[in-house]
Amino acid sequence: MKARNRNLTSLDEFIDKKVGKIGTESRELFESEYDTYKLGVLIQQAREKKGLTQEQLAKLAGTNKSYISRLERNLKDIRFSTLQRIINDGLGGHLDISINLD
Amino acid sequence: MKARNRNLTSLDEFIDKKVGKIGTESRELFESEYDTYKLGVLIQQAREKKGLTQEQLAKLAGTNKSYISRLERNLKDIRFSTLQRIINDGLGGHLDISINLD
DNA sequence: GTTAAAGTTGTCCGATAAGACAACATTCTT
DNA sequence: AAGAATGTTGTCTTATCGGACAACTTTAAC
Repeated sequence: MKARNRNLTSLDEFIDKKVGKIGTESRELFESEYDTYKLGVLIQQAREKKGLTQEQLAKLAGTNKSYISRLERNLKDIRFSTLQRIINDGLGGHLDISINLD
Repeated sequence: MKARNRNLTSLDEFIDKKVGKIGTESRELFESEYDTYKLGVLIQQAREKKGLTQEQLAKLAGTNKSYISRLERNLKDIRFSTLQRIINDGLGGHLDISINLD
Protein backbone atom coordinates (compact mmCIF):
# COMPACT_ATOMS: atom_id res chain seq x y z
CA MET A 1 0.00 0.00 0.00
CA LYS A 2 2.97 2.30 0.37
CA ALA A 3 3.93 4.55 -2.50
CA ARG A 4 5.66 1.85 -4.44
CA ASN A 5 4.06 2.09 -7.82
CA ARG A 6 3.84 5.56 -9.09
CA ASN A 7 0.67 5.58 -11.12
CA LEU A 8 -2.05 7.08 -9.00
CA THR A 9 -5.29 5.20 -8.83
CA SER A 10 -8.60 6.55 -7.74
CA LEU A 11 -8.47 4.16 -4.78
CA ASP A 12 -5.24 5.71 -3.59
CA GLU A 13 -6.74 9.16 -3.94
CA PHE A 14 -9.84 8.00 -2.12
CA ILE A 15 -7.77 6.67 0.78
CA ASP A 16 -5.69 9.84 0.83
CA LYS A 17 -8.84 11.87 1.28
CA LYS A 18 -10.56 9.42 3.58
CA VAL A 19 -7.86 8.53 6.09
CA GLY A 20 -5.09 11.02 5.38
CA LYS A 21 -1.96 11.27 3.29
CA ILE A 22 0.95 8.87 3.56
CA GLY A 23 3.13 9.75 6.50
CA THR A 24 0.38 11.11 8.70
CA GLU A 25 -0.41 9.31 11.91
CA SER A 26 -3.93 8.39 10.90
CA ARG A 27 -2.62 6.94 7.67
CA GLU A 28 0.08 4.91 9.43
CA LEU A 29 -2.57 3.42 11.68
CA PHE A 30 -4.70 2.59 8.69
CA GLU A 31 -1.77 0.97 6.89
CA SER A 32 -0.86 -1.28 9.78
CA GLU A 33 -4.47 -2.24 10.38
CA TYR A 34 -4.78 -2.99 6.72
CA ASP A 35 -1.69 -5.20 6.85
CA THR A 36 -3.08 -7.32 9.67
CA TYR A 37 -6.37 -7.44 7.82
CA LYS A 38 -4.51 -8.74 4.75
CA LEU A 39 -2.84 -11.36 6.88
CA GLY A 40 -6.24 -12.65 7.96
CA VAL A 41 -7.46 -12.83 4.40
CA LEU A 42 -4.28 -14.63 3.40
CA ILE A 43 -4.82 -17.28 6.05
CA GLN A 44 -8.48 -17.69 5.17
CA GLN A 45 -7.73 -18.14 1.49
CA ALA A 46 -5.02 -20.69 2.21
CA ARG A 47 -7.33 -22.57 4.58
CA GLU A 48 -10.13 -22.72 2.06
CA LYS A 49 -7.72 -23.80 -0.65
CA LYS A 50 -6.84 -26.70 1.62
CA GLY A 51 -10.50 -27.47 2.20
CA LEU A 52 -10.27 -27.17 5.95
CA THR A 53 -12.80 -25.82 8.43
CA GLN A 54 -11.62 -23.39 11.08
CA GLU A 55 -11.98 -26.15 13.64
CA GLN A 56 -9.86 -28.59 11.65
CA LEU A 57 -7.17 -26.00 11.10
CA ALA A 58 -7.25 -25.11 14.78
CA LYS A 59 -6.77 -28.71 15.80
CA LEU A 60 -3.82 -29.18 13.48
CA ALA A 61 -2.21 -25.95 14.66
CA GLY A 62 -2.81 -26.70 18.31
CA THR A 63 -5.27 -23.93 18.98
CA ASN A 64 -9.05 -23.56 18.91
CA LYS A 65 -11.58 -22.41 16.39
CA SER A 66 -12.38 -19.15 18.13
CA TYR A 67 -8.79 -18.05 17.71
CA ILE A 68 -8.78 -18.91 14.01
CA SER A 69 -11.98 -16.97 13.53
CA ARG A 70 -10.52 -13.90 15.16
CA LEU A 71 -7.32 -14.31 13.21
CA GLU A 72 -9.21 -14.29 9.94
CA ARG A 73 -11.40 -11.32 10.69
CA ASN A 74 -10.57 -8.95 13.47
CA LEU A 75 -7.26 -9.82 15.02
CA LYS A 76 -5.17 -6.99 16.35
CA ASP A 77 -1.79 -8.63 16.48
CA ILE A 78 -0.15 -12.02 16.26
CA ARG A 79 3.14 -13.51 17.30
CA PHE A 80 5.55 -14.62 14.63
CA SER A 81 5.74 -18.11 16.14
CA THR A 82 1.96 -18.45 16.19
CA LEU A 83 1.69 -17.43 12.57
CA GLN A 84 4.38 -19.93 11.66
CA ARG A 85 2.75 -22.73 13.60
CA ILE A 86 -0.56 -22.19 11.89
CA ILE A 87 1.02 -22.11 8.46
CA ASN A 88 3.45 -24.98 9.03
CA ASP A 89 1.52 -27.41 11.18
CA GLY A 90 -1.98 -26.29 10.27
CA LEU A 91 -1.79 -25.61 6.57
CA GLY A 92 1.24 -27.73 5.80
CA GLY A 93 2.74 -24.72 4.11
CA HIS A 94 5.57 -22.31 4.54
CA LEU A 95 5.74 -18.64 5.39
CA ASP A 96 7.90 -16.57 3.09
CA ILE A 97 8.99 -13.16 4.29
CA SER A 98 11.26 -10.54 2.87
CA ILE A 99 12.15 -6.96 3.61
CA ASN A 100 11.66 -4.52 0.78
CA LEU A 101 13.70 -1.37 1.33
CA ASP A 102 11.88 0.43 -1.53
CA MET B 1 14.58 -25.16 4.97
CA LYS B 2 11.63 -27.43 4.38
CA ALA B 3 11.85 -30.04 1.68
CA ARG B 4 11.24 -27.64 -1.13
CA ASN B 5 14.08 -28.29 -3.49
CA ARG B 6 14.63 -31.89 -4.18
CA ASN B 7 18.36 -32.21 -4.69
CA LEU B 8 19.86 -33.46 -1.46
CA THR B 9 22.82 -31.57 -0.17
CA SER B 10 25.28 -32.74 2.40
CA LEU B 11 24.05 -29.96 4.69
CA ASP B 12 20.54 -31.38 4.61
CA GLU B 13 21.89 -34.82 5.41
CA PHE B 14 24.00 -33.35 8.16
CA ILE B 15 20.98 -31.66 9.73
CA ASP B 16 18.94 -34.82 9.35
CA LYS B 17 21.51 -36.71 11.34
CA LYS B 18 22.24 -33.93 13.79
CA VAL B 19 18.78 -32.73 14.79
CA GLY B 20 16.46 -35.36 13.31
CA LYS B 21 14.47 -35.94 10.17
CA ILE B 22 11.82 -33.59 8.88
CA GLY B 23 8.58 -34.12 10.74
CA THR B 24 10.12 -35.10 14.04
CA GLU B 25 9.55 -32.85 17.02
CA SER B 26 13.21 -31.99 17.45
CA ARG B 27 13.44 -31.03 13.81
CA GLU B 28 10.33 -28.86 14.01
CA LEU B 29 11.86 -27.00 16.92
CA PHE B 30 15.07 -26.54 15.01
CA GLU B 31 13.21 -25.25 11.96
CA SER B 32 11.26 -22.64 13.87
CA GLU B 33 14.33 -21.51 15.77
CA TYR B 34 16.15 -21.27 12.49
CA ASP B 35 13.34 -19.16 11.04
CA THR B 36 13.52 -16.63 13.85
CA TYR B 37 17.29 -16.66 13.50
CA LYS B 38 16.89 -15.87 9.81
CA LEU B 39 14.56 -13.03 10.69
CA GLY B 40 17.26 -11.49 12.87
CA VAL B 41 19.83 -11.76 10.13
CA LEU B 42 17.38 -10.20 7.69
CA ILE B 43 16.88 -7.20 9.96
CA GLN B 44 20.57 -6.82 10.58
CA GLN B 45 21.40 -6.87 6.89
CA ALA B 46 18.71 -4.33 6.12
CA ARG B 47 19.91 -2.09 8.94
CA GLU B 48 23.50 -2.20 7.75
CA LYS B 49 22.41 -1.54 4.20
CA LYS B 50 20.78 1.60 5.51
CA GLY B 51 23.91 2.53 7.40
CA LEU B 52 22.19 2.72 10.75
CA THR B 53 23.46 1.78 14.19
CA GLN B 54 21.26 -0.30 16.45
CA GLU B 55 20.62 2.78 18.53
CA GLN B 56 19.57 4.89 15.55
CA LEU B 57 17.25 2.18 14.30
CA ALA B 58 15.82 1.79 17.78
CA LYS B 59 15.07 5.50 18.03
CA LEU B 60 13.32 5.56 14.67
CA ALA B 61 11.28 2.49 15.52
CA GLY B 62 10.35 3.73 18.96
CA THR B 63 12.26 1.13 20.92
CA ASN B 64 15.74 0.87 22.44
CA LYS B 65 19.04 -0.55 21.35
CA SER B 66 18.94 -3.52 23.69
CA TYR B 67 15.81 -4.76 22.01
CA ILE B 68 17.32 -4.40 18.54
CA SER B 69 20.38 -6.30 19.68
CA ARG B 70 18.28 -9.15 20.97
CA LEU B 71 16.15 -9.10 17.84
CA GLU B 72 19.22 -9.52 15.66
CA ARG B 73 20.85 -12.29 17.62
CA ASN B 74 18.91 -14.29 20.13
CA LEU B 75 15.27 -13.34 20.03
CA LYS B 76 12.76 -16.05 20.75
CA ASP B 77 9.67 -14.50 19.29
CA ILE B 78 8.33 -11.22 17.99
CA ARG B 79 4.93 -9.69 17.41
CA PHE B 80 3.85 -9.01 13.88
CA SER B 81 3.15 -5.36 14.72
CA THR B 82 6.59 -4.90 16.24
CA LEU B 83 8.28 -6.37 13.21
CA GLN B 84 6.26 -4.09 10.97
CA ARG B 85 7.03 -1.02 13.01
CA ILE B 86 10.75 -1.69 12.87
CA ILE B 87 10.70 -2.25 9.14
CA ASN B 88 8.32 0.58 8.29
CA ASP B 89 9.30 3.34 10.69
CA GLY B 90 12.82 2.21 11.42
CA LEU B 91 14.13 1.03 8.09
CA GLY B 92 11.72 2.94 5.90
CA GLY B 93 10.96 -0.30 4.16
CA HIS B 94 8.13 -2.72 3.72
CA LEU B 95 7.52 -6.25 4.93
CA ASP B 96 6.43 -8.66 2.23
CA ILE B 97 4.85 -11.90 3.32
CA SER B 98 3.27 -14.74 1.47
CA ILE B 99 2.05 -18.23 2.25
CA ASN B 100 3.59 -20.99 0.21
CA LEU B 101 1.41 -24.12 0.28
CA ASP B 102 4.20 -26.20 -1.34
C1' DG C 1 47.12 1.75 24.84
C1' DT C 2 43.18 5.02 25.85
C1' DT C 3 38.87 6.71 24.88
C1' DA C 4 34.59 6.65 22.74
C1' DA C 5 31.14 4.42 20.07
C1' DA C 6 28.61 0.38 19.20
C1' DG C 7 26.74 -3.76 20.63
C1' DT C 8 25.43 -7.34 24.35
C1' DT C 9 23.26 -9.06 28.48
C1' DG C 10 20.66 -9.03 33.13
C1' DT C 11 16.50 -7.87 35.34
C1' DC C 12 12.18 -5.77 36.43
C1' DC C 13 7.40 -4.80 35.05
C1' DG C 14 3.30 -3.35 32.43
C1' DA C 15 0.78 -4.52 28.29
C1' DT C 16 -1.22 -7.97 25.56
C1' DA C 17 -1.29 -12.47 22.77
C1' DA C 18 -3.45 -16.58 22.99
C1' DG C 19 -5.70 -20.74 25.25
C1' DA C 20 -10.23 -22.32 27.09
C1' DC C 21 -14.93 -22.70 26.77
C1' DA C 22 -19.58 -21.26 26.54
C1' DA C 23 -23.30 -18.81 24.10
C1' DC C 24 -24.83 -16.99 20.04
C1' DA C 25 -25.18 -16.37 14.88
C1' DT C 26 -24.79 -17.85 10.28
C1' DT C 27 -24.70 -21.12 6.61
C1' DC C 28 -25.57 -25.78 4.70
C1' DT C 29 -28.07 -30.06 4.14
C1' DT C 30 -32.02 -32.64 3.60
C1' DA D 1 -38.46 -25.39 8.07
C1' DA D 2 -35.58 -28.12 11.35
C1' DG D 3 -31.26 -29.70 12.64
C1' DA D 4 -26.43 -29.91 12.05
C1' DA D 5 -22.19 -27.92 10.84
C1' DT D 6 -19.52 -23.96 10.68
C1' DG D 7 -18.23 -19.54 12.12
C1' DT D 8 -18.43 -15.44 15.57
C1' DT D 9 -18.14 -13.12 19.94
C1' DG D 10 -17.67 -12.37 25.20
C1' DT D 11 -14.85 -13.08 29.04
C1' DC D 12 -11.50 -14.98 32.13
C1' DT D 13 -6.64 -16.47 32.84
C1' DT D 14 -1.91 -17.44 31.91
C1' DA D 15 2.26 -16.83 29.43
C1' DT D 16 5.34 -13.72 27.45
C1' DC D 17 6.61 -9.76 24.52
C1' DG D 18 8.68 -5.53 24.72
C1' DG D 19 10.02 -1.02 27.10
C1' DA D 20 13.41 0.90 30.40
C1' DC D 21 17.81 1.37 32.10
C1' DA D 22 22.10 -0.01 33.96
C1' DA D 23 26.40 -2.69 33.64
C1' DC D 24 29.41 -5.02 30.88
C1' DT D 25 31.96 -6.38 26.43
C1' DT D 26 33.57 -5.71 21.91
C1' DT D 27 35.05 -2.90 18.16
C1' DA D 28 36.81 1.38 16.07
C1' DA D 29 39.48 5.75 16.06
C1' DC D 30 43.17 8.29 17.39
